[in-house]
Amino acid sequence: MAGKQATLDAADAVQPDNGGSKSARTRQRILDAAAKVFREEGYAGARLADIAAAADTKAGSLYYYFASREALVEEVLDEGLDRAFGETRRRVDALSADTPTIDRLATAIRAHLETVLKLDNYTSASIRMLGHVPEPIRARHMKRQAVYGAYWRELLEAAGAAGELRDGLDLSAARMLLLGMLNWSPEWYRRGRLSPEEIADQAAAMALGGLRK
Amino acid sequence: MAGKQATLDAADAVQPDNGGSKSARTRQRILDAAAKVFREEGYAGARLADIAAAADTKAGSLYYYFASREALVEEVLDEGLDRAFGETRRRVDALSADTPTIDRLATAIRAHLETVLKLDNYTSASIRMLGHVPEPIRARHMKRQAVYGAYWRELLEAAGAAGELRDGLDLSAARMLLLGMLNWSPEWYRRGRLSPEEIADQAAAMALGGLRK
DNA sequence: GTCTATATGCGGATAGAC
DNA sequence: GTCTATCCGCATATAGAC
Repeated sequence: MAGKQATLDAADAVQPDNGGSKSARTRQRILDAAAKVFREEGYAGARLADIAAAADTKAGSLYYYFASREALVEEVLDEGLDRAFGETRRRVDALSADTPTIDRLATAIRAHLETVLKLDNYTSASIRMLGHVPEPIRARHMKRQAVYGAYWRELLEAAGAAGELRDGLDLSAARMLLLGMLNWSPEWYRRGRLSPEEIADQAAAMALGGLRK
Repeated sequence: MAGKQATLDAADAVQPDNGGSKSARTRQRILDAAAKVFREEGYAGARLADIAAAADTKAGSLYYYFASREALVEEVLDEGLDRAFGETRRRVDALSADTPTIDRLATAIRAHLETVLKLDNYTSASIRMLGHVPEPIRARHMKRQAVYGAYWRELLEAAGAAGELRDGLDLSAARMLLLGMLNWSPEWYRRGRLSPEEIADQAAAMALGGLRK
């Protein structure tokens, strides 16, 4: 269990089993393994044999569930985006309607970053892989991701319209710099001194301090 | 010249010719091409044939100058770090001795980010590749990079000691979040509306606003 | 020094047994 | 459904001509 090619442990299988059938569960197990290995090894470093081993099966067997390695990549990318977007929107929507726009922004920052830092394999893998994936896959995914980008743009514009942001701020640049601060975190964060929530607090304080009037 | 495999144009050959001998210049041309292709294609996506084409030679010829693909990778990583560190320190050192620590920090932020955004192929390639490179190469490079990390730590600690930073700021987290904001920029920046200097201004203003008391 | 031709190994994908 | 065996293409690396 401390082996180099450890299979998925409880912490990696966070999501529901996605339909009760055995087949659906196996498929899900493979997808979870792919997300884990892609997060750890990156797009090109992850071999099908690694993914199969992490899912406790063999490389040839993957093809019963997925048409190709690229199909696996695309599903992981999509799921990673959906999880980050889903969690962020869920927590923002849970705020009461009269929450100041700046506090909505703070909640979004915490939600996005905590999703990444809690080692959600799909989200981390998605962030790490996107820039290294073949162009057709990247182009397709960027289209989906644009919706999430627009969501952040709206958060910032709302705060701007409410007069809560600094003068001279370029909202497009600020948005990319802010998301960069969050998205780079898989490259350096390791479990340790600070919890995901504590890092998220630091990030929210830093970002808001930099953005607000 | 507008071909898919365009060779290096003037903008890519920024550095000195590094010794007058023809051999040294050829070697440099290959290294420049490698930096360019690694930046564009990422660690795994860059093939020796691509690098050779960009250097206007053939894959087999590279081995006259470099022992292996990995040797090429390591030189690009090292040079990228040296350029970012060199340029940042140079510009900070050029400040007068009585410059407030917070302004030294602002200068460092601008210098690092402008180096990346001006499409310095070595620095961008280094940033993009590091997380995707085989572990031995990565470990070796991280050791070298630790010196640059310490430099940033000192900048932040000096500002903290001078009482210029917010209370409750965790300097380690702040440093990684700040560098993430800068290092993610190769993933999204394209020449266009805002110049590197304008983006750097936005980043410096954002970061300082988030850090200072 | 630079080229072409080729050896080699690896990893994705497929076929077919069970 | 899952396995083993194998095909195949690709990219690094080497050999040797020029």
